[in-house]
Amino acid sequence: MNLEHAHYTDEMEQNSVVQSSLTEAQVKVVNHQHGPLLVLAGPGSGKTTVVTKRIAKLIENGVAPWQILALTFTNKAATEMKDRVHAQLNYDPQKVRGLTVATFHSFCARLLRQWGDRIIGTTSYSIYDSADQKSAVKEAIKRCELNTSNWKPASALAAISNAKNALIDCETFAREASDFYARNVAKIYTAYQSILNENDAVDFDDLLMLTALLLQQDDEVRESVQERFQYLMVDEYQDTNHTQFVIANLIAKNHRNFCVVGDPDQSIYAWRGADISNILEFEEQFSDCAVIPLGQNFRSTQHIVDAAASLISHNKNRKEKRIYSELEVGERPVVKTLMDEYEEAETIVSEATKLIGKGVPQKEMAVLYRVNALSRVLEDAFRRAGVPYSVARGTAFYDRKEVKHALAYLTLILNPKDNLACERVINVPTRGIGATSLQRLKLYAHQHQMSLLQAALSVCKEDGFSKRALNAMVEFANTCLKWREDAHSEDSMTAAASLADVVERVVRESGLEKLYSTNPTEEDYERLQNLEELVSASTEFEQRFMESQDTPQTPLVLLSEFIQQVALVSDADAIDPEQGAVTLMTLHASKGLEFDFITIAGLEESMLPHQRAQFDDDQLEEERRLCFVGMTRARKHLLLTNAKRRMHRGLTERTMASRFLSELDEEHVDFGDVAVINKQVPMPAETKPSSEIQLGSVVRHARFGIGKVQRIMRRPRGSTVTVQFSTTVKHLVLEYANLELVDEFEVNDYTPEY
DNA sequence: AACTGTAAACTTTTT
DNA sequence: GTTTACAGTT
Repeated sequence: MNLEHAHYTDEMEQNSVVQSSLTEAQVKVVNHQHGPLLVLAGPGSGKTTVVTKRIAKLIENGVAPWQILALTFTNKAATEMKDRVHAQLNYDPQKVRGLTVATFHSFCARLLRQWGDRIIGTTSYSIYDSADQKSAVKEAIKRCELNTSNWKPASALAAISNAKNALIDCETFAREASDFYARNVAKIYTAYQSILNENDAVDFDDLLMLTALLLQQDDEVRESVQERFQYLMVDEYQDTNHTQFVIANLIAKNHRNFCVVGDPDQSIYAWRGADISNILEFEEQFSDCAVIPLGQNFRSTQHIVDAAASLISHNKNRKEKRIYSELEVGERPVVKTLMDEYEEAETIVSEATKLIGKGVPQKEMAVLYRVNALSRVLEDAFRRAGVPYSVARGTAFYDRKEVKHALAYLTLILNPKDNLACERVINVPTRGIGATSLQRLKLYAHQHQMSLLQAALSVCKEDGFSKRALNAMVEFANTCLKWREDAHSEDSMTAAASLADVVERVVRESGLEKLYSTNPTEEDYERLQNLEELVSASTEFEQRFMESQDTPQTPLVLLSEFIQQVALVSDADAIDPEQGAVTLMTLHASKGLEFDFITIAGLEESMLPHQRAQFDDDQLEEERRLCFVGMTRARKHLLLTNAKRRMHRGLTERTMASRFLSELDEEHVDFGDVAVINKQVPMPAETKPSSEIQLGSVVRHARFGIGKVQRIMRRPRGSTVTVQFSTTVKHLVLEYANLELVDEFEVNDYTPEY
């Protein structure tokens, strides 16, 4: 497992060779060493080169490396930046000692490992992933005695996450909640926090929020952090949220050596709380700051840059900014319209094959899409054609059942109060502690204010447990505690020698290994291999961690770092160019990367722009930026595809070409034989088809297919229609039926599969 | 207590 | 089309 691999180093070298001499603007950035600095870096503007040169120069000018903090968005970006600073300094270990390059989240996690007792109450906290969050919020809703059908975990969680991203803790939220909805969310939020608290756990957003609060409230911590990090740099600043802004500001506000780098046109995370005003208002926040725009693109050929520029110019809410390329004119981006997703996938694979034949390496190719669901058909096509591919799904490995179980055991070693982890594995492999026993145990633990693991040791027959369950619980708890003791132990006879020892031991002694190795099915065998892979991942982690440390660490510290790192992997981190495979990933995951050949698939209305963003101007502009980001990943070849029909939730639906295609400047794009792409903006929000439905209209329903409207009952609210479908007649409520108006002639030229 | 099969809910995007 | 939740069976 390459969790944190150095990526694209050879392209980067290549890039810096091309750019052996810096432009005037780039030189300005490198030479700006003190005071606030805003770098507006367009795509492919050599941002990473410039930023790493700037850091290297700071160090060569006598700034101690440990005084520099650079914050990035993904682990991958952090690793790459660190490697390139190392390279700039000729890999002299003395010159990079203590240099901190990290993601916001991992930086905060580390800070809380040090100071967490002042705000969480412990430094050995668990980090809850989205599955853990979901079960915690479910429990919270239950505790609030709210109706679970009205209060969906996902929406409550979204509200809580938004609050945390805006640095609103549950007390503040409760104080400010005015309406019914907000008051209930406040209740859930408060209950959710106390659940996390009971488990000594934090979620992703807490890592940021608690760090911000800690820096605000605790003078000693703030001063120590301010003192240490005299130089701060934040990458992808357009995608930071308010809480991150507060953290950065608290660190930098005295010395003001604060450099931010970003591009408002590449802001694609507003949906998760990113606040674009952070970058737009930086100049006002720091009135004496230098602003340096980097507009020249050194990555892509001219047609690609110009086509992308023509697309982004359609955003109204935007600061005009010229981007241009002085590389060769190059090929025009190609648009291809295919019949369905299968033909689309085949076309993409055959274009890739063609380019492979021309000598373009597979690792220089990527296929981008809006939603993960699109990967399946593409994967099938690549597999059938025998073209190696890899899907950027960093978390996929750690989401596997067996891996999650092993990790839960390991988490329990670090944090015996983590009841969620305990609950996950107390009966895996099955040891006779069923649903009833577990319920009883939870009740007991709750009544006696103790953790599940503690409770498992103190319950007895009188509490209503069977002898079998009782024995199993005691054995389970003792095993967990023994692991913990041994990992702690200073005694070299019993102490685990390494992290991998601990992991291996847990896999063996938990019974997971036995579970999958006694007369294994094919699936069991695969699970066993995954467990082995986890052991080797821990070995690999250990080696890399030791290299970066001066002093040896105890297995427990290593384990803690390992589990923390696992919790914070992202999809983009899984991209491993060494494998020589075509990369498949979401548009979001492609941020910051570059490839010779890029395909963006599924350029259709309701796909890109996505359905849920279609009717909101701000969200629509974010979709356009997302498309812009995708296009500007390409160095030399860019293919844009759409399918005339696509399967969605098991039903084949007709699609419309994305409006973004019609926004591309024809001069720079090859529309091939489909030059007749609908140039008009399709289906503006006002003319939703359902508002035009009348007697005799032909409509499509997601489930029942195509039908004819026979009767309409117009009411101010809840108009009903009677529709004759091919097999049935249905009475539907207009507002909820989601009927799509179909032109009759379209029905004829289109033969649906149902 | 553990397993097996069927119904329903569902998908943006992620640290 | 896929995953999860729940009910029913041994």
